[in-house]
Amino acid sequence: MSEALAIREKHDGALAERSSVRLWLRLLSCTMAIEKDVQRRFAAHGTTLARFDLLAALDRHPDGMTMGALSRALLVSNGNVTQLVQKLAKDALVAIAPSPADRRASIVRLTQAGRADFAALAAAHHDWIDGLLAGMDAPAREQLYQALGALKRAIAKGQSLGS
Amino acid sequence: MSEALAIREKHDGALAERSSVRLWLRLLSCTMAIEKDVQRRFAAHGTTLARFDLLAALDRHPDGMTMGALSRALLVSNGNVTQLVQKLAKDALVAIAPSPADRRASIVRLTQAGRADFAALAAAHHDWIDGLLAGMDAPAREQLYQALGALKRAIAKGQSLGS
DNA sequence: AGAAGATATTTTAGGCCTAAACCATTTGGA
DNA sequence: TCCAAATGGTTTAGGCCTAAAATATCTTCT
Repeated sequence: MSEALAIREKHDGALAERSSVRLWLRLLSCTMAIEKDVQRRFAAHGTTLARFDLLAALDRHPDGMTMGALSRALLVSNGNVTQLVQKLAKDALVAIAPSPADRRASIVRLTQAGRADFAALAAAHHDWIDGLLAGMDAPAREQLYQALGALKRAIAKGQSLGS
Repeated sequence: MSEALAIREKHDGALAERSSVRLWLRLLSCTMAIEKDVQRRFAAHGTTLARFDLLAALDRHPDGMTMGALSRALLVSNGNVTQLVQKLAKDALVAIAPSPADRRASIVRLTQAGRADFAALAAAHHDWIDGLLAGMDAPAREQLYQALGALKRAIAKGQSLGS
């Protein structure tokens, strides 16, 4: 409860006049709504989105990844990867091996259990997202996808300029 | 560095086949990119997005808000509001008064300093968002806004069904 | 009035995340 | 060769956030 059913936009009132701010607030509220829902479902399975993301990255790299590669792939800090990997290793979902080439680096791989775990979660995750977006028909989804593509390009342009 | 310039989508490879998942990942990556940028800028001003959101809510309610009202307005947990408000109170940006009507409740208001602080931050925030979205022209922004409206409705429908 | 339930809030334990300081190893010159 | 800079990781301190338990105070029903 108290988890509002309707997706409300923060700052809905006063300051949302400028179109870019209004757009940003709507983007944020939609994303948060979906993300919280997904988080809740992962929690019900005893895991989290961050752990899932890490397993997903490893699943795509059967030869393993270094900590740094994980950090770059997941767009999170190095220290964060250290934390997550250590906990996943404790749960025996990933294995950490020293890199033969570089004694500073270690290579993280999925274990058998990790691979199985991920496969099950990935299937469920698909279904959750499909369910959440079921209210949009395919053309509407495609249109949003394209519009986000434009945003993505705009952001890249804006960021390269810095500020 | 290492903060990728191009906005990459997590899971870009394997599992992003289904259109709804692909859409979700793009939505998430765009939102995160903007949010991290905004967070960084707030940090440079010695504050955070969460604090700003709280001040913004209070700015729109000159008579003050209870903790519970803040929690609902910001879509965050009650305990989180407690934390934020206590820190903002320590910084003298908000004041906490007992509710005359209900001795359980307290009423949080902006102080003069809080109001001034917020006004300055809000102006800066506007400009940051405007800058970030400058790469999109007005029609493109409007189109994305509308497409997100469809998503918003779809989510609301989906959530009311539960799962 | 008195007890049972509903509300408003805080506390606790824990997960995610970051920046900055720090250590170890590798690399690229002078 | 040898050292300075770069690179790979971990640690530390701290901020955000949540769910669940605990408190205190209404409210409501009998």
